[in-house]
Amino acid sequence: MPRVSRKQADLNREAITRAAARLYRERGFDGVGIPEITQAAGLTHGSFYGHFDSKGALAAEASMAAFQAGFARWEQRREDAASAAAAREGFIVGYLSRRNRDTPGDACPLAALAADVGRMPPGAPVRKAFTDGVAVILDKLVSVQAPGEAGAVEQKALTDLAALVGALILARATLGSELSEKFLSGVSAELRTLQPSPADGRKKEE
Amino acid sequence: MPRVSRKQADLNREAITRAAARLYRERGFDGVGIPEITQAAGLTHGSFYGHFDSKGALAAEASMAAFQAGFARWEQRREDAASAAAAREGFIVGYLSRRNRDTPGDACPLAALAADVGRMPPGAPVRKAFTDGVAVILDKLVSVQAPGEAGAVEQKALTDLAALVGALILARATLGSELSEKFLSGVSAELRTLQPSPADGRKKEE
DNA sequence: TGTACATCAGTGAACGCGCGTTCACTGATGTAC
DNA sequence: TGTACATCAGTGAACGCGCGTTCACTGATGTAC
Repeated sequence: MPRVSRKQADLNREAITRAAARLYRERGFDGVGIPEITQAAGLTHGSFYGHFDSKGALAAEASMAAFQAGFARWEQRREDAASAAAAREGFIVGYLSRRNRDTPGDACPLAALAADVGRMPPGAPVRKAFTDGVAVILDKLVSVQAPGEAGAVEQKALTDLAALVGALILARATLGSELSEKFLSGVSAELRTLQPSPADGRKKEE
Repeated sequence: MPRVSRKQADLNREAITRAAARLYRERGFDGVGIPEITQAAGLTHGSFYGHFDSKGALAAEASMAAFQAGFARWEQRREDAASAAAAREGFIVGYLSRRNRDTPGDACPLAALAADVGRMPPGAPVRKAFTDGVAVILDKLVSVQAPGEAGAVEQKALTDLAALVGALILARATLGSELSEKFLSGVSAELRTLQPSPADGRKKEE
């Protein structure tokens, strides 16, 4: 049953990207091969090079897709939040949740893959995707910090991101130990304590 | 030239462990094979299974060796520091240095390999090595926090560790962009600002 | 609208490669006398 | 201390496997008339 409509071919390409975005986050760039990715997309491995130049090109596209999905969820959360501080708090709580820890395939590409990216050669396409993604996330985090001098605000956003990513990675590495829960709840509480939102204050007073 | 003295055999085993500790941190557990590790130790791949049960067993031992080297450096730094706050500050500065970012083979196993460990099956031997290592590092970080209620102090130590590991990982992933330097200097400055050491105060007054 | 044919998305066999692991072999080491 | 021999650390060929990638082929799609 070869040759499929142009529309279906586009859907197939998207299915490969989506399957890769999930499987790479679950197993790492070296932990899953093209046969398995194309199979997860309902195709055979031979169709792969009709859609992508190489495994590296797919890694870059899949990473971008993962970032985009995260941005969309951020925007949704931001719209629903009553204030910047509440948005920051909601993001922290959602990020350091058991759900995020236990379903890496649907969670943050930074926690799942940044360490892999750090080992790639300087020119690897996936590096640009990650650097761009980090820049966008930092912008968003800057926009929800308490007001202050620009440098100080950026510093807090950098620290928020580092602590969130580090905590999720460490919670996954220590899964099965009580430490795992501590990284989620402890870092979540500490980050929120550093910049309490009005909602938080209200809750405490009740 | 087979059969080597018992003493030399022990040295060879140690050389394999040390080469693995460096190469795994540089390339990840999946990024380097037994042929390359044994060759880096001056042996051939065939000698490997005389020393270790499997690649997984080596990963666990190499990880423990990497942690031990880090603990020794910590103790040295702790002894040289005038106070707990100064020790914390020194650790943060050293951890978020360009040297640490650019020589992962000689740096923290958490920044290099915790994401890999997080993907391993629940019973993998390397998981225990990492959980134990994290527990020891947390103890050390707790011991240099400003005094306070036990839960609050642990929370700060967890956040210190998460932010340090996350920042180093993100600095490596964004290498080549200005963001990389920002993760090092921004997170380093922010963590030190949150708990200034007396030495810091003095510097500012000068 | 209907027909003829060129296009090309997907298939599956095949390639070279390096992996983790096994094993028969070698010969210096370490031990028993 | 010297000799004879069993032990065993290291060697290198070999295995089965899955990887990334290529390619001749198939037949439905899309187009030209």
